Amino acid sequence: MILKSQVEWALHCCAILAGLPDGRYLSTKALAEFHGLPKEYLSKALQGLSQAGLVDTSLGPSGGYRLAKPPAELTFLEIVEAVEGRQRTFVCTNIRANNPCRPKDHCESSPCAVARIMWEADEAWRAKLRGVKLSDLVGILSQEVAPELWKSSFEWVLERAG
Amino acid sequence: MILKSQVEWALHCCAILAGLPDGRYLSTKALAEFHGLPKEYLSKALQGLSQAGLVDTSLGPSGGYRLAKPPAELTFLEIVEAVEGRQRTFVCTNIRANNPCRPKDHCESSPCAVARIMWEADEAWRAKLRGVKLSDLVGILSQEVAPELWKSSFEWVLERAG
DNA sequence: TAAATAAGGATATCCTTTGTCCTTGATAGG
DNA sequence: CCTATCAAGGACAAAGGATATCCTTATTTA
Repeated sequence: MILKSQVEWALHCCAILAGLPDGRYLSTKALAEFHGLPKEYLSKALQGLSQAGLVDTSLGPSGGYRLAKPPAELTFLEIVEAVEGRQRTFVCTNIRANNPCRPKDHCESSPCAVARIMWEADEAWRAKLRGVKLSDLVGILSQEVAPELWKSSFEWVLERAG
Repeated sequence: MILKSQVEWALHCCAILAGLPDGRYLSTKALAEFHGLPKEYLSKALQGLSQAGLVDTSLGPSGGYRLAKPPAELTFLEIVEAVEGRQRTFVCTNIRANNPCRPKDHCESSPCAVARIMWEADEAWRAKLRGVKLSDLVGILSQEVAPELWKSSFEWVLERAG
């Protein structure tokens, strides 16, 4: 059970978009080049963000993506779910229904207890991601990334932002 | 990102084994029949439990599986990890290293901030599963399952336990 | 008008999951 | 001792998802 690599890509791309000046866009091409990723496939991840309404897009030369809301209002969970989907990690196939002792007309009162417990763990995972904002990530990165690299990366992006 | 169906199978099988009288074993065949599962493939899941030391096995006629320790000392996490593995759900491919602005000799101080956050969510998921014992599940089931079904299932198992 | 862009459909490849089949070695019961 | 049964595990196949790549279309900016 491993998350798509697109999740990693989307998070890093959002971190870059968070540093973009108001009103400017960054293209798939630039984001792919910056992260060393296949442009066409990264595009699918960005389309996921777009469909979820997390980013705005602009067509034509100087077009691309920008965040649809401030980084402080964008959670990790939103980004992860936009790319990975919202399905639970545990799927209950209700195998208790195959119990040979069970009467044919037997009707279940509630979801399987096993599933309920596994879904609580899923929810703990989601709650953790819901509590982290994109701005939190930017704050950490601004502390950890070497100042020269931080500055040169910012300039690299600005040169390509339409 | 979906857990293997074997995880569901293993949890249900452990719940059955928890009700087995001391010193008795239940075979793959019986567990597969009880849950309506493919015997050969369920066997792989049970082998995972065995390799993890969660169950004891016995060969020959009247052989099979039994729990290696009391249900109160067996956590959901142990069972899930025995089948699913212990790999984190988020794999960091360190794409920050592809930043074209980065000096060739640049050395990272710590794991990527994105990965650290995602791994904290993983840990929240694990912590939740670590807090649930197999005995908790048995307690819930004993309350929820209709008494007649509970009883007939218990007898069904006893008839086949070696 | 031309170049660049997002969106998205079609297709190919690889890997994991799911499932089946078979062999091997051990063991209980007759 | 013999035989049926069992766990363990290797080999293999089918199905589905992840990971790309390529192409077309509509839009927009320069």
